[in-house]
Amino acid sequence: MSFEVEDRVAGATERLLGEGTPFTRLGVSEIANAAGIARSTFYVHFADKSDLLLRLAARAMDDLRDALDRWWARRRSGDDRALTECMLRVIDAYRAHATVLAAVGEVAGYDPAVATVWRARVDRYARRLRLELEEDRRRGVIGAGLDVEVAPFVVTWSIERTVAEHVRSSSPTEDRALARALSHFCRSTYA
Amino acid sequence: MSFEVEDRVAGATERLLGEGTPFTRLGVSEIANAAGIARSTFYVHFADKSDLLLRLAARAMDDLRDALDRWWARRRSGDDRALTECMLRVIDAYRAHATVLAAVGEVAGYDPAVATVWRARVDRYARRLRLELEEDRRRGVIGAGLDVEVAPFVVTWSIERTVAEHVRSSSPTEDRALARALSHFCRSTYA
DNA sequence: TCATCTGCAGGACAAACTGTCCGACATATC
DNA sequence: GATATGTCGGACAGTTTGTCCTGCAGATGA
Repeated sequence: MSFEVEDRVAGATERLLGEGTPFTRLGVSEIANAAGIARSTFYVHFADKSDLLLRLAARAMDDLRDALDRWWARRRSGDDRALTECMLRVIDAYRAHATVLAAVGEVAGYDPAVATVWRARVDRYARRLRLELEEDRRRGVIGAGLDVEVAPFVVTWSIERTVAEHVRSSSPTEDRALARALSHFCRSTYA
Repeated sequence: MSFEVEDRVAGATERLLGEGTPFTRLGVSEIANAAGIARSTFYVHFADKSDLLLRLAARAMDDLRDALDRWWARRRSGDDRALTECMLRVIDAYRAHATVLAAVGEVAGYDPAVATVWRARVDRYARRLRLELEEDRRRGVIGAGLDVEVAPFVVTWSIERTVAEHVRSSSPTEDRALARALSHFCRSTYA
């Protein structure tokens, strides 16, 4: 039950993902080989390739949650610059775990276990945002045209996909432009 | 070279997808069996499972493009009701081809060929929208805070993912609420 | 009527991968 | 020195993929 092996497997997997191979096309042999262990040993520590992915994903999703929390905390402050800055942190968090998060989105497409965990996560983000919006509405700082039920769903999935696709295809140089655009869109929620 | 076989395969595949099996977990045997042909015959008509998917996707993506075109055409009219109505048509188009479009998004995660075609499509939608926005800017009907380069990217991927996730998880009863929310978000682009 | 051609059925095949299992071995621990 | 732990290396059955080949049936043409 040495943690060392699990860490080596995690590291090797992230490295392989970083080289551009999609998680789906990664064989257990390949992973075990890169980690310097026997294939049979992999199954001692992980039930499955999905099991491995979910353990990799835990940290990444927590980091993402923290970044989003900071963004929401600033949301009401009204300071556009601070908001953009926090959105940049979200993009940074995504970029730091880009390969793993991409793999989660990838596997969630066909693996029920991963799909359940991933959707539950995003749903939790959305529910959090909804609570904030409901309080905003009580305070009267929200326009009447906004659907407090549907908006969190739209905002959450929009941010997720937009940032994911951006990180995959664009360089960090352009992160700020995306952060501004996203802040602008979310800001206009209050119009 | 009978078209009949290809149509039967297409129909069978869509039926199987409709039953909830992800495209990835669908075997060629299963498809051929459902279509009433021999497995070897499948390979006479399709190079690959991805080949089959791309042919299925062609129609779906064209329908989606048409619906989006109608939406953009109304975009400037300023009539909120008409805009929402056109967004509903987009959701309808997505719903009509929900299984195939979900499969495309799914397979694009790990299959380079499908990924290329899919991203090229979405990119084409985004470029179209960008041309419209640039004209709007020339006309001066757009706020200065909007980034005409990044906004189309954000809007296109946001609509794609939001509608996809909504169609997968919600009943048509709630389509109108989503259409209103999306219209609201895009409308605020002009603020 | 007979010969030919086309397209599909059906199955064999090698290659790859998955998850399980087992014996061998080295290293600690008592 | 005996025992327990964890890894190795390989065997194994089961599945899927893509290719190939034989045989058959129906259509086409002489």
